[in-house]
Amino acid sequence: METEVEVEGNDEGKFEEPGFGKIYSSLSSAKQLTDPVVYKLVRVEGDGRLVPATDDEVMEVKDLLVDEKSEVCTVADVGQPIGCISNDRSSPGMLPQLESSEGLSPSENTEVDPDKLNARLEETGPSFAPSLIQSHMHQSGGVGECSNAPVLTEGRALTSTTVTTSKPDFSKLNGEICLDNLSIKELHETFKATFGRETTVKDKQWLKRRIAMGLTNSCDVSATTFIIKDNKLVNKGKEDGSDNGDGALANDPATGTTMSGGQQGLPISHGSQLEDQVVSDKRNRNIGDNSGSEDHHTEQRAAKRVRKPTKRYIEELSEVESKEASGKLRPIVKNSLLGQMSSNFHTRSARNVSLEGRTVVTRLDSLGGSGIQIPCVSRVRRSRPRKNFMALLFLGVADEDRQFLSTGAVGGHHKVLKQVDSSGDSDDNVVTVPTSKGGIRRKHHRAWTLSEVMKLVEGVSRYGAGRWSEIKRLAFASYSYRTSVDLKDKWRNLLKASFAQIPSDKGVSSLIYNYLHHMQVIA
DNA sequence: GTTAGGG
DNA sequence: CCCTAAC
Repeated sequence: METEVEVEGNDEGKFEEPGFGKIYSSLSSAKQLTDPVVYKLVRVEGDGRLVPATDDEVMEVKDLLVDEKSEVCTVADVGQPIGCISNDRSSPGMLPQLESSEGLSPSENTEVDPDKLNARLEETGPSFAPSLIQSHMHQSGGVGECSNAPVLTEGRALTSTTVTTSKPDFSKLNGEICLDNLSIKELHETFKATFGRETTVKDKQWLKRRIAMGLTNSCDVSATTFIIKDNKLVNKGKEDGSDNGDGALANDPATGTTMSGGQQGLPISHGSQLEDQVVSDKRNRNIGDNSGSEDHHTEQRAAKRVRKPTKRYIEELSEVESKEASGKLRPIVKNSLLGQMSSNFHTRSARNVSLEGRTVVTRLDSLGGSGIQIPCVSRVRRSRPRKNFMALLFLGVADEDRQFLSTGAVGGHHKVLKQVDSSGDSDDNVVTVPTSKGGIRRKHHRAWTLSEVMKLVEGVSRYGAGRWSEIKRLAFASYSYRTSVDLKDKWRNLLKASFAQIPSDKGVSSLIYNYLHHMQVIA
């Protein structure tokens, strides 16, 4: 079976704008999760010609597709491979207006719906600052650096093309590995051992991150020291102080009760909770032999038992990502924290509490690393979680992910990745009931979700309180059921709640207060 | 059409 | 959320 994610021109075979071509996919035939997805990527020259992207470019874009909730769009910079990255962690306040360089809405232009790509990298730090995108791309995928990277040339499975080493060789990984101390060459070897293929990327940071992700099979790149024993990751150190900054979490993941002040830029993963599960999966795949390894799995699982992400968690995460991904990029804001805050929220735990006599499921999310935890009401889950991070990282999307994808186009090409699941937040079937006065009123209240609140707060911080229609239009475009009045009302309630019980360290109000204060939307 | 504020 | 006055 072959699944292709192709990058091609439009019907005329040309793009109007130079840059990376659109990403199309024909995810029509992948039957199994293991089916590889082949990406074909072209770069669009200034004259509209399509030039095959170098392997590293391709890989970079692929990574962006999978890792980042990114969008690759055409940009008017001749011959320059640039990813237009809509990264909700760094975009607000960090990315300038890249969004509408071609009059094509990125969401239309690039139908890779990254929202449902649960697994993603925590790409924090400067590498995705706008001015650095280019260098980042060049650095890691510069033209002329291409080699035999085993990716996508002829639309064949990448495992069967020019790969020189098709299987990871974990035997080369043994003992303690401190990525920080490795040279580029050693990193390359480690990379090869981890992923079974070579790379020419010379970006140490990139390599370290990639390897870290590969080893943990998560997007957790916080660790750079790993201990490999018998082809298994038995331990990973957390010694990388430079990345973590001062961000030592005072938060006990098991209780999720503590708050910490500053973990901005902390490249934590959402996937850490998945780690246990996916590591096993990865071993299965990478060792290439499923037999006889079950025992190790269970051992390992017992050694480090991590709670699997709740359905609630997954749903919320994907929702936030989807909404924020569709949001506009914000111009520079006063504090760079904003962007990171709104984007970096991590679930610490979930627990049930009784609030105002009503039981709600609170996810004690650390909002944007502010450590502020906000409760939110449980809802039904609307999408299935993505199971395996690494499968996506290098194999692309397959199987169950296809439920999020539609192959809407005719012919074999120009099919676009699209979110099929239109239920959930985008369902506008608001039940209304006629009122006595002849008017109508909505029948059901719709609980505000964490992500909605965050979006509202961010909208206020961006456009200012009172500009509700603006916020509605720009930040809540996809929330058809939220009117500007709703936003206003919610904001009023938030303020009321936040001041109801000023910083007393107890109660939800202080949490809201702290959050709003942190977002600099209240004094 | 929006916004602010009371219900 | 609704309603309405006041932009």
